[in-house]
Amino acid sequence: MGKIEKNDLFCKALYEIVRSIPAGKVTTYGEIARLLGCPQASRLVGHTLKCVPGEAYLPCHRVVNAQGRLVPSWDRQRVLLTHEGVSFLPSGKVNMKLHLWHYENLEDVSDV
DNA sequence: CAGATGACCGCAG
DNA sequence: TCTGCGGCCATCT
Repeated sequence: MGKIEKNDLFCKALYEIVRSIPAGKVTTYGEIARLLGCPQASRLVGHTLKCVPGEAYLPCHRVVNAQGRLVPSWDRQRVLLTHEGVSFLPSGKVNMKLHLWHYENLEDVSDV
């Protein structure tokens, strides 16, 4: 069960940010944690996403660690990212240089 | 309360 | 590149 309900603020902001991640893009736990105002809560982000139900429509598969490494014990993540057009390095890591996305106000998203 | 664990981060060898 | 160490926060035992 998600006992993180206590940090619903954390969850809520986390939901909003993760939900704002466009397809083909990825972000890191630390970056999200920083946006939440807790640059050290990187672990909490991962711990929270783990607890997030699939019905939340949260593209948590677009969230990777700062090294561009994918989540262990979750091979499906690579498939999902690949399906969205995310490219990987020969090392099995995500090409952060191309897909590293950072939260914006999205006021004028005139891209694509 | 103390110790161990984890979808982490950065640095050093 | 891989491994080890310390640090951060929350949860579990």
